[in-house]
Amino acid sequence: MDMGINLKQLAAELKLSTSTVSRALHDSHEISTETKQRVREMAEKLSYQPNPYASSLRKQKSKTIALVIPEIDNNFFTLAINGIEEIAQKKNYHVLIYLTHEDINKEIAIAKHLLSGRVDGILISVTSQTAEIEHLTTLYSTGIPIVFFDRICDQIDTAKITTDDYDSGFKATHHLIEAGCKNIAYLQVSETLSISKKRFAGFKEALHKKNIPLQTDLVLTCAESNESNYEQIKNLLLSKNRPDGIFASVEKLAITTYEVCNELGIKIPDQVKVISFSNLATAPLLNPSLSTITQPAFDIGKKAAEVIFNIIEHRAVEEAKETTILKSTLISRDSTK
Amino acid sequence: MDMGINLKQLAAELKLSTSTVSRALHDSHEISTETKQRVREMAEKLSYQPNPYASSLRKQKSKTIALVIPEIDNNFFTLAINGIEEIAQKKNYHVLIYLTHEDINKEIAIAKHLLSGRVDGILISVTSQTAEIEHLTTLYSTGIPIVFFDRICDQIDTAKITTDDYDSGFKATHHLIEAGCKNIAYLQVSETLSISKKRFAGFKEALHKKNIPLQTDLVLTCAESNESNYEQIKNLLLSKNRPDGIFASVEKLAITTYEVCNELGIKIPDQVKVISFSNLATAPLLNPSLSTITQPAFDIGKKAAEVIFNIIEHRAVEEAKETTILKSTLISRDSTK
DNA sequence: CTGTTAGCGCCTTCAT
DNA sequence: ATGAAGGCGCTAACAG
Repeated sequence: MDMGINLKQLAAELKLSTSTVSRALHDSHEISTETKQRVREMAEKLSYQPNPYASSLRKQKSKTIALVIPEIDNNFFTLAINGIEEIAQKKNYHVLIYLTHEDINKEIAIAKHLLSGRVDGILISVTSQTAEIEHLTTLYSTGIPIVFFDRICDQIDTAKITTDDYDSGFKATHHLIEAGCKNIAYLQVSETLSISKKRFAGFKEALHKKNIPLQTDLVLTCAESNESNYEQIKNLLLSKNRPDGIFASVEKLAITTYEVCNELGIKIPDQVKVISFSNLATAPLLNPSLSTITQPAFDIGKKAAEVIFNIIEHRAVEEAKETTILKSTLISRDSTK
Repeated sequence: MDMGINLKQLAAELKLSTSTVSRALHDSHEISTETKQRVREMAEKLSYQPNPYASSLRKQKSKTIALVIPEIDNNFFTLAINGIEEIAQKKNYHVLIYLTHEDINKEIAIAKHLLSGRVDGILISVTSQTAEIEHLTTLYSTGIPIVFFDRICDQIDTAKITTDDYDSGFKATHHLIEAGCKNIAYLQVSETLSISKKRFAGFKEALHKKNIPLQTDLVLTCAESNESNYEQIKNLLLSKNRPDGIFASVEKLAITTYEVCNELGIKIPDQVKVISFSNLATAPLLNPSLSTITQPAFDIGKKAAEVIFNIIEHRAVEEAKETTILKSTLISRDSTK
């Protein structure tokens, strides 16, 4: 690590003290313009790069944030990272990425590690298993800035950035009802997740408004492997009470649904209508008969990053203790046909 | 940053010296079992976390690698990150992620920064613009381990992990020829990129073997915006010499091609056959008439990570100065119809 | 088996 | 406007 030149050597080269050089490099006002010039030129010439670890140790800040997400092969997170990275690069911050793979134990291990002060702030979207949140409250209580995005933790009093999940759930369900569905199935990956609860609440409300009873046997919680999800959905479609509409509350379950329909020869949307939450950039390649709720993933990422840097740099904690809700978009492809 | 307890305080609590505590925590053989036990319990109780920056400064190693990629909304990189992260987590390394957005200047800036010694090793896939590579040779000459994956730099003598691009290009072209194509167009994003050159070489060889002349007006280099790519492909499909087969050498151009065909009402594969390099996890959602070359993205990521950690930890430089080539898979969906 | 000491490279008060 | 000195928290060489 670090084969380059250090401050002391640079100072020696210039016949100056390390403090003068350090100040010159930081553009301190108490250094003459000519000295600054000389220092900068030599630094450039020797391609001096300050040791970030020495600097972090001294200043007690690392210019680094942690990004903790459940999965990456999911277009929502991919787009969010793009937004986060854009802001981080602009602000000269570094981004450490941690994947929990929807595993609460990994999340706990990461949270524990983050107690070390490796980062100045944390951007997190919790796992679908996260019910106990002691690891997060502990982390939060150390004073490190945390911003939740998408999959938030309502109990922790910090900034949160989400989609309008209740409204999206309502809109999606309404869309299916308008399309003539009576027997609507609801697919989710968790019962505890913030987004699941809100989307489901919107779903129930939309049914209620139209006096359609909620059928609990049509509500599927698919938390296991892709294989078992596949089986569960297959059983659903083969059951005597086969749904005429399916609300896939996450992208992954929409894909599985499509695969099952493919295998069973069930035509979408002729035999069953499907609406899904999805942020696939490849929308045009999708079967045009799948309607979609698209989240503003990129903007959520950008916003989350902006908020965390604001908290870190301006201690804007209080004003940040609010939830920012960005609107989703419903793309109806049924009507296109 | 770092509100927790430090070594000194922990040592004071235990009435031991910091060195003893440090050694106990590192499971040194010269510490009695009982002391280790005592230390570990107290550390756990006070949830002591060593300051990573102090440790990195002292040990001159950071247990951190940099991952530098051109874009993230591309399934190849998404899957590769998954593989990289899996190995990094297993090895207790941290991953800093940097996106170049296909911008050579960003790549240069990042390379320059990495001179600082922030990371112990670098995993990089270069931009489509990377022709001058001084920034990379400079970086490499400092002695920091670098592993190229997918988009490699042939001129730099270090480990490289790629797909069998020449062979894939050959296979893909052969597939189109077998399907009856005579007028095959080739779409690429760069002429300098390692993968482009190799895929194109395979393309040419496949044509040559069947005595099909290469038509230069059917070779499109789309390096600009999505909009201009769209126009270029549209012009190609409207030209008098309209291709009956299209080789989309990257995922993005396949998607654009599909969009253009959609707009022009050109049926795939009836009017034009398309084969693309793509790693979309949502293959079943794709139009079944698009054939695909799928790369072992996850395995490439894993392998790249394994190699870099091997170099870092065992100075296995020489043996690592080789190119690992993993095989791609051709998924033919034309025949499925 | 345990303690003392000396830095890693940087920033920053304090002195000049 | 510049320099000297101390310490961020940790590890490792050197003592005992």
